Amino acid sequence: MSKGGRKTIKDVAAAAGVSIGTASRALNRRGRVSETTVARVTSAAQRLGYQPDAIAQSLRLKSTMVVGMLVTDLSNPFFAGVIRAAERRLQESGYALLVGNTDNDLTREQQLIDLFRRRRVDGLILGPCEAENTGMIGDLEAADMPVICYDRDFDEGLSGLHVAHRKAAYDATRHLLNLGHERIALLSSSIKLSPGRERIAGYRQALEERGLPFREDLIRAHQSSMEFVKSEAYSLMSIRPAPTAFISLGTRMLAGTLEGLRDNGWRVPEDVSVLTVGDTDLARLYVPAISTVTWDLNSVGENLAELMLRRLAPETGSEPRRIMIPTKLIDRGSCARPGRLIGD
Amino acid sequence: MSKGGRKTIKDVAAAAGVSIGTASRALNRRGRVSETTVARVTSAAQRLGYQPDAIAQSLRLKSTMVVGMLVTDLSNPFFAGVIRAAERRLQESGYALLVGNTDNDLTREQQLIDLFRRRRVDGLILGPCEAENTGMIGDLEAADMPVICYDRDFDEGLSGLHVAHRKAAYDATRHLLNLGHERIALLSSSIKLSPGRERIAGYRQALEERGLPFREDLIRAHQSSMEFVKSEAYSLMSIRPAPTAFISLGTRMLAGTLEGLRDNGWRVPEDVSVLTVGDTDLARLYVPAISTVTWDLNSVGENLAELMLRRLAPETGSEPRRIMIPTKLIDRGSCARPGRLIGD
DNA sequence: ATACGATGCGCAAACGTTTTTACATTCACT
DNA sequence: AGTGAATGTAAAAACGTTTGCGCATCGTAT
Repeated sequence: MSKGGRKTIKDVAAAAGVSIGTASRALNRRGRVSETTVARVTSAAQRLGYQPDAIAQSLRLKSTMVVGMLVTDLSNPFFAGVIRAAERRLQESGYALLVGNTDNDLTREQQLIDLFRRRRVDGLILGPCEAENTGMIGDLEAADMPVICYDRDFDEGLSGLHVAHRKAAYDATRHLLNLGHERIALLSSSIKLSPGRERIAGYRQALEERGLPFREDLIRAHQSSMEFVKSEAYSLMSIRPAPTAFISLGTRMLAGTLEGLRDNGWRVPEDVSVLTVGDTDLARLYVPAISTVTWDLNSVGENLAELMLRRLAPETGSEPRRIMIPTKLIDRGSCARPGRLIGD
Repeated sequence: MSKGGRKTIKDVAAAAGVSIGTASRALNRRGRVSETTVARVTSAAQRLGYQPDAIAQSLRLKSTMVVGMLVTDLSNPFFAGVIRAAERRLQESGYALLVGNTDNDLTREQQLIDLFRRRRVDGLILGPCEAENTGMIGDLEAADMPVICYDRDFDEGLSGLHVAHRKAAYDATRHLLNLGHERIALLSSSIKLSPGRERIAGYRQALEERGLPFREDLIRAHQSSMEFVKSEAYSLMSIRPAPTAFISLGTRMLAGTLEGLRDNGWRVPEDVSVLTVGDTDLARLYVPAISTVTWDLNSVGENLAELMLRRLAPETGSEPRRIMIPTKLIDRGSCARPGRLIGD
């Protein structure tokens, strides 16, 4: 036995009375080995508790069986759910998932990508990040690093997945328009990220179909708004004539929005209708329950994993694929016809 | 240049006109190298965009600079926050964090541990898991795998971290006792996990200090209760005389508890007081806002990382340490003196 | 009996590093 | 000028695998 207590294939070979190469072939049932030696070797391996060293295998086989994934914030429940599902699916196929947080910072993203390349991950799943650089992705693919994009712009010829944020925002806006709202405030995630851009596009489209003006002053979609939702909500509330509905389209934005409304004494839905994104506990149990447009995080994770696995096993046909995850609107008590006018 | 586009140290050495070994020493500023060759080599490396291969380094150096972490569910916000903080701290020291989900299943936990060992992680952070087996942890340490435990039983001589769940439950219970409650229902995470056991112990201690009986029928702490909180709440509500307060001590239990209460028309806090764990959006914004006992996830993650780093750098003194993370009670509108009696 | 394909196995190279050892050169000092 | 130490470099071993190649051995067919 080698020192350190860890058994190597050398120990197994010695115990089985064969050469290292034969032991390897026996364990992997590869090449020409007799059944009797296979039995001897596997039993020796069993007895010694031998586990092949993944590092050495990676070096030799040029494959680490690890895929990396970059998100802005692992503790964001939207990402956490996706990661969980993706990890499960990948693990079924023998891959591990290494996650990195970019904090929505471009430099950090690049650092992590470099780090992951050094670590020789077999593939990379890239979540949204500010100022997305589609060229960089092309470079990665050119350097033989499979990339799957998630809610992020990417060029033709690559595979990726988008949640239908545009349709979601479109549906949400239309829903409120149908109830008779005409001044609809929009709190959205940053315009620097694909989901933010898509949401605003959907919102705009719904308005324009009704011949209503697209008013910049009714929109808040800065980088910073994540932390300052409440004050953004305040500033929207001070517009006159006041908006009669709020669409709150960011992960942790609903809480700030509701706080802002409550602090000013606006009642939901009598004074203002509210619509949000994601079916959180807060949305379900708030009084009134908040209407929301939502989608299946599990499906996102599984599809991302599936896309990656397809890219990693080229024989399954590797023409690039784009997947669009549908959203659905759940209507609850927080949306109603516009009521009394506020502040006039 | 080697084929495949990836530059190796061989390429750098060739470009700098030195041997491989010298190139290595120059890049790592290790051993005897002249300043002029250091300059030549580093500039060549720069020019070629050389990045050392972490896999080859790991094989040679017997260190992967990866630490593994096992939790029951990555998408549980309590864990996600901890993971995020731990990852950040570890990354500062050059380590990556590989996370695995046990789904609170013992077999899966063992599989993942084996997997991580094959992958040669440098250390392992173990979160709670059912039927914790402290012997297994000793075996790992004996096989030279540093282990840090988190909210999980472990033997003397090891390092680990606990959140003060017992104190938290004790404080919560006392708070309600002080308001005059005598029948306090407890919904807790499973008794198979350390946090669940601790919580029940704290609850019991507070009762006994007041000379009140510890009634099993007021407690729900099964494995299954996570998914069926609502029906568990129903069954607690049917006890006569009815409990006048609910302590809901599980990650995603507050929503189910509130739903159950609301469905039966029990008002908070007029008919029943509610106290929960974790400062979630739901707790803060529910009407009334829910009192809660909470702690700092960031601190948990950072301390876990710190403990691990200390174990990994033995020179810093490696006597085992136990860290206890304090909790604090935030009182809000959901707790009041017991009111009218229900169901009598 | 000779030739020949098939079969099982050992040997050695390779993956990309780091580190040890040994050798050659320079420099200072007697 | 000759010895010693100090210095810089090249060569080679090692980490634990997988795999191509060659060499026996054996059975079968000519």
